[in-house]
Amino acid sequence: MELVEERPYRYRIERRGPMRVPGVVFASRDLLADAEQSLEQVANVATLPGIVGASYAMPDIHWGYGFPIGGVAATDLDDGGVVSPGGVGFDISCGVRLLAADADRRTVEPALPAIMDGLDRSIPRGAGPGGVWRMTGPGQLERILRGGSRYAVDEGYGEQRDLTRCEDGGAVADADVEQVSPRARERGLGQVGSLGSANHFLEVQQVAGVSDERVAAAFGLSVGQVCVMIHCGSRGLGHQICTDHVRAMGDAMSRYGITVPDRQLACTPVDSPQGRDYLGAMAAAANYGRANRQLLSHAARRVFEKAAGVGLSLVYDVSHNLAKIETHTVTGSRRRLCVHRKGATRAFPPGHPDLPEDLREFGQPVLIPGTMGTASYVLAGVPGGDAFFSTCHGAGRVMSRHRAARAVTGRELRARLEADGIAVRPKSWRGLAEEAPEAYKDVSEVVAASEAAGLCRSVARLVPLGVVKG
DNA sequence: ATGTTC
Repeated sequence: MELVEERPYRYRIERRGPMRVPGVVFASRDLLADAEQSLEQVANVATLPGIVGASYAMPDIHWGYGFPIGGVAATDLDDGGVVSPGGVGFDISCGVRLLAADADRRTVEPALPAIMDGLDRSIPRGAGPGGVWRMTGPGQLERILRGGSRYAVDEGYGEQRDLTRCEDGGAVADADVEQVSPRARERGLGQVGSLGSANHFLEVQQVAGVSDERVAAAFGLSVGQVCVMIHCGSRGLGHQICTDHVRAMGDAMSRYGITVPDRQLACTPVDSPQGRDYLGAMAAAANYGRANRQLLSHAARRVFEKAAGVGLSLVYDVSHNLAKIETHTVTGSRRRLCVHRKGATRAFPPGHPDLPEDLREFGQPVLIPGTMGTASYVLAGVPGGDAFFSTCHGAGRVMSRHRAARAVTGRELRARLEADGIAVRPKSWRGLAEEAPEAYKDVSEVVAASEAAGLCRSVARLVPLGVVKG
């Protein structure tokens, strides 16, 4: 795949064959070392009906289902633009939430073992069922699917302020519960308030460094401060919704005269029954994901309160796997677009009307979960942000799960992390080994490339004190 | 990511 360097950290894949737009990849040559297959996916996405601007990829691009992970594609609703479940991925509304403690590391440190043991007991995780919330009636799941974090807060699992600091105020309005199949509901029923497995985690962190004092202060972050980061998604429910709707769209696509170079790019117009059905189901999964993170926050708050008398306030909650209907200026005119972000984080610029009032002048907080045992980052949206105001979402794997598990045992890894002063509470040794830091790219390189490409600005760097994993 | 292959 030939890349034309337009400027440092910005490469173009020229239009050819059925591509409707070029590809644009924000990265360094180093980060693209093994990206051949995923660059092919960037080119494939450029063929989608109604795509505007370019098929974009973030510095943490890697191979995904149909779309690359780290892909951003926007389609024009008024020009036959399509929606594709592959542009969101299986873990619909996977995202990150950051809570800031009203205490610094020195204050919290004596209570840290008790906090970690408390989290170990109260954070459900790993594959399969289990969640902090036991459903009390048949209508409760539907209320979660419609109300997201808002419903969890209304039921007493949080505070009103949590909602103003959550993307979309805690709930997407247009969830269509009817489009969530019985099987998806069944899978989701017993998993509300659970981390899941693989790269999902809950970490106790401390702010190790601040690169923008003014913005960090506005976000409520200062050096030494203790934080809790939660990275999880919509579990089996989102996975089942993706499966169901990829199938439905694959069957219907030919009726709209759409052909795609990869069947995993199944799509139909946003303004079609299948497109509307998917977006309605996807919104329900988005709300499930937010409620999931809200309930885990509540569980973490109880542990911190009991073990250390420390409170946690929400900095922000943002998803990196979602398609959203947004209005953007494209070649001078305002257009309604369906913006797919798959392993890419929305990063609204300072002054954007959808940001919480008290953060508006600083840009949207962007939360980047790092690899276990390494750093995580807080970034902010910048003016003129390319790729429809999007940036990276994390590190990205370089080693298969199998290879990682052969390279190190879970017990060895825990010993190594604990020697570095990081407490580890795994549910499975195998799962821990698969998440070894050496199996991932260096997240700091990804963040540096994103900033250098003009997609965001760096605000703070966080390092783990304790890791809770599936 | 995922009751890790309907």
